[in-house]
Amino acid sequence: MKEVLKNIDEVNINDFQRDLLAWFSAEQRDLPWRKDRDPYKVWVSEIMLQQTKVDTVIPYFNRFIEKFPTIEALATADEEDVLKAWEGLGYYSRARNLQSAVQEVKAKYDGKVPDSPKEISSLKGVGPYTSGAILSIAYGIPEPAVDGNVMRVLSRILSIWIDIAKPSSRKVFEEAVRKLISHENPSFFNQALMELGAIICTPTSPSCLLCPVREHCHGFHEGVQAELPVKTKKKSTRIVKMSAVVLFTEDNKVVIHKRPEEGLLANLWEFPNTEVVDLQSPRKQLEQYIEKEYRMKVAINPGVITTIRHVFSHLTWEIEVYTGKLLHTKKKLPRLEIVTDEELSKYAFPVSHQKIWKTVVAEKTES
DNA sequence: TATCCGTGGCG
DNA sequence: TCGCCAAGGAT
Repeated sequence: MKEVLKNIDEVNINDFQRDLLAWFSAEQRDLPWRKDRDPYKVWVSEIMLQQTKVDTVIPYFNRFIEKFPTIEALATADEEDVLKAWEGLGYYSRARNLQSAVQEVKAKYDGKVPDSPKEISSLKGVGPYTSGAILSIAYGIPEPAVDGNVMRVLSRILSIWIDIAKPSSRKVFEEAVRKLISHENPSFFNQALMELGAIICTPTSPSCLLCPVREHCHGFHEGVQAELPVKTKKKSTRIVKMSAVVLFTEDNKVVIHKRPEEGLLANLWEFPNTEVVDLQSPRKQLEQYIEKEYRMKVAINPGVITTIRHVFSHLTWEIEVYTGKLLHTKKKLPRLEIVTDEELSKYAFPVSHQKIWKTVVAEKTES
């Protein structure tokens, strides 16, 4: 720890803070979660921003806050509605953990977001980064908030050559932030490091000539800014072949299924589908799967409508899409619904299944 | 520690 | 087309 941070003692901390904060005060983007310091809104924004770009989050944040303006509103909402508001944003456990944590805040902390590291870190979905972000931004408490931006920026400024892909690296950067952070304005300091990483000190080809803290940057002075940070690559993803079918009833309703409570796309809705094992007759395999699992008699039309690729961070689905008819079903099973196309809009679907529906609708209107 | 967990954009 | 990348957390 001492050796990797050897350059930190050469940084003029007062000047560094001054230059960084002056830049952020002048250049910070006008973002919807920066309009006030409501801890709830800061919290929502930080959860949404996990592994997600600012431009993607903005419309989701605005809609979410409009629909669930307060802790009370989110705590008492239906999970279905929360997931619908999250639809398309990804990492859906974030939404369920957030609502669960908000309910805990309502019950345990009288509806006030706690302001101690220990209490706030114990909330579902709140890890070291989010904890520090909320404490510093909403409460002005000088805690580090180390995300990918901060690790990249500080690895360059301090010329730190450890692998930022390793979980153990984060504590090195937390240690650095604890030494560098402004106690007068920890909120702006943390946000400024992230803003710098997002706008100037970008992953490839950083704009050093525009950088407000270039003068303090060891990586720049050594000419190695483009080689930092050190980040090992992750393994490539595996491909899984899937088949899916949009089943219509006589009166033009469709069959949908709610995914399991845990795992991939948990609690989202989908069209009946299964992994293709029988490469010779995937259609028959899908029919048999549906008859067995859903207790339905179905007739799947021959011929694949389209093939949809759904790329996740750790695997890829290749989905062959069919249409078909629901011939008979005995009784209503849990997590299974037969709905009109209008009612479909109330249910949250993963992006791939939204595409399935759009393609099938386009196909139908043609004929 | 390594893997799981989404999605869209970009070079 | 493809790999990489983004304000991470849970297990």
